[in-house]
Amino acid sequence: MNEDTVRQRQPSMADVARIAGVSAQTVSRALRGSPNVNPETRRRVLAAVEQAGYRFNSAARALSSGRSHTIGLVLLASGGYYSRSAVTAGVESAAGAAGYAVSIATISALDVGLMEGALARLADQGVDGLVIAVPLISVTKKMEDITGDIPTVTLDGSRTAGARVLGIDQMEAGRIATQHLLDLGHRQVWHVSGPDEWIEARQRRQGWRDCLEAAGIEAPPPLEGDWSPGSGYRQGQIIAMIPEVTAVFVASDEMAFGVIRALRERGRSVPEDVSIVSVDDIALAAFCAPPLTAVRQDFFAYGAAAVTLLLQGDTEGEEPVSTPTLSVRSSTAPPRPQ
Amino acid sequence: MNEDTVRQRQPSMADVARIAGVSAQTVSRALRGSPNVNPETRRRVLAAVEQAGYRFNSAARALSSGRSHTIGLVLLASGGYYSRSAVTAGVESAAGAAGYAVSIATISALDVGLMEGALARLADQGVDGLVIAVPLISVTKKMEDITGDIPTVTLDGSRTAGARVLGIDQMEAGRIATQHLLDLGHRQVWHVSGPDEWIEARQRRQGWRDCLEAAGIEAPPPLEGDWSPGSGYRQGQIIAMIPEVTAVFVASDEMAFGVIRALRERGRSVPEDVSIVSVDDIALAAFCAPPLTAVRQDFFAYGAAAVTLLLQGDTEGEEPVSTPTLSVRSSTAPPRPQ
DNA sequence: GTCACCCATGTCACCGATAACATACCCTCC
DNA sequence: GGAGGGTATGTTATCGGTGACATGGGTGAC
Repeated sequence: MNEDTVRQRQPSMADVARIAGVSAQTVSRALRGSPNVNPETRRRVLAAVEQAGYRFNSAARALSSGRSHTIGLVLLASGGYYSRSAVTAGVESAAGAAGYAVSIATISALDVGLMEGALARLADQGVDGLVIAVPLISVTKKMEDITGDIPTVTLDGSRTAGARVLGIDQMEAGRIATQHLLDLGHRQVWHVSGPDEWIEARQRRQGWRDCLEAAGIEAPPPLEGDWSPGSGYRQGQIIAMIPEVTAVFVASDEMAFGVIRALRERGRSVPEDVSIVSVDDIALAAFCAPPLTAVRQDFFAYGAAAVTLLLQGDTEGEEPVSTPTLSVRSSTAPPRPQ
Repeated sequence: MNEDTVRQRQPSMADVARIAGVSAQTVSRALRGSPNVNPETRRRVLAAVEQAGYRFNSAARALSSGRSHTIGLVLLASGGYYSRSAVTAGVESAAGAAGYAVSIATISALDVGLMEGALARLADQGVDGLVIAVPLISVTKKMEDITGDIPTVTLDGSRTAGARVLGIDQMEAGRIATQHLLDLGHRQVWHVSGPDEWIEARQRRQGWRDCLEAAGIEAPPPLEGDWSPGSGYRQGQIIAMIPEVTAVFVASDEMAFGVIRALRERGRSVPEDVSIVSVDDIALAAFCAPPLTAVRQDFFAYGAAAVTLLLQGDTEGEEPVSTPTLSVRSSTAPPRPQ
């Protein structure tokens, strides 16, 4: 076995250059689509790439150019499977289209230390940008050091130094849901919110409150869940004990099913006794009993828009990416005539 | 503004070395935990790192060492939100613990071209290992070229050249579910499977078939869905027309809710007329009506195990990571006395 | 005709960590 | 006391692209 056979090294641009009879720099320009390359030369280079079985070395590019062409995505491991998956897919899709890779860092809970660790891990990888898809409770200096250095887009309304915030209008979702119930004739709308640490939850709650206020109704005290069906169930048990409740806006589908279950166990039927609207519109919403009326948001589009915002960098007009829409099903109805 | 102020360059190991009064190589050794470093020297180095605000440059390490300390994860964008999220979290957690980053590539459908693209993208990033969490329908030469070069673990039973396969026992899940129905006294068990391209789906179906065969029962023709609740609904409409059906094993929770909905619309109640078992045990399973009896699998553990297998490399004893367990709820009951 | 400029391409240093090798020192054992 | 071996550290070349600058031929304007 001679050394030619042993040779494990992957072909480099220099090898391609030799085959094509040009310099390595020209290969680099040809591959990056520089305008100043003779079409004929480009053709020869591409043929040589094919022939050599050349594969691009992104570490070398990152080292010499200082840009890794990688975007870091921070996710929360628990809760909101649906939206998380959709955001991830949207980010990856838009990033891939722009020639960027996506590196993820998952945190298991909303903890400052975990968040710092996740950001540090991504920063160590030299990501060119950050998409933060979890709410930042409190922002520490360490976190700001990182988001100050690296362009950052936050996906749920919280802010750090230097971070842009993508305008997802969660308030609008709350407004639409609440207005639907008012339109049906309900005189009061209760609310089961997400955890207070989530900006998302706060915004939906604010939308609900604004909508009631606009109608001249004083909002009842909101009940707080943690996005899980179990927490919805527990809040539902409380709601079931309050006879005057005829309509509830629940901040997520999963919690809504918990609420419905608790109501039914206590003999309150949905939607005859109590109407329920929620937010998310997961695939199951239409198939569980009763089919859920829910506000749908395009999380894939949010993920993609975050990347676009990150890569453009200059667009200041942060218009809403997509507007929430209501899927009306069978969990809402006019209140019983009194 | 003099050049000292302007200086944007991040501190490098050489800077740290200067501060600590050692060579860059010693800094490298100290940071990587080489045993041959004087504890006092290490302390000085760490202090210097702190003082300089040094951040590791992984591109440089990747270039010089040839290893990127990154694992590529291939995911399917559609279907199975829950298991996908859990696998991702498991992979990221185990990888992070071992000092590896995770880079994702999502494909929007089970398409050979998309799969090749995803693998190529990850290969271009120079990942040290691949975790493939989607079933490989057919394996092309291009795909084998990549998985031949890069250590690969496949998470659902399909195989490529050089790829290890993590032993998730999907057949066992099918067996447990079916056996539960037989134990309740059902004489026949029907099956709504996942798409045939998914090894996962095939294995669950095989487990179902084996279990029936062991009981001396001839399996009825399986109905095929696509994991979505809607497809379960359509198959459920067919099942509802077959009076003799008393028990159905559905390959996923989401499809199961579709089946249940269809049955109820046709006047067949669950579990009185028809018992339903499924696989996944998502959080909602316990809160929809009826609470679903389902086989639970620890996808987080699978994801973590895939990484361990990838990084160890030598462990040949591929024992099952965790065994599926049955969560018995209210969608199953003994058949009506005839 | 010549100056200016554009275009296609080449040359070379450099990014920052690490592998490979070299060195200096200390210890132990025959 | 010299050979042998281990430990802590330094020196140098290298990984593979790319930025900055250089080069040389072609074109248009005055």
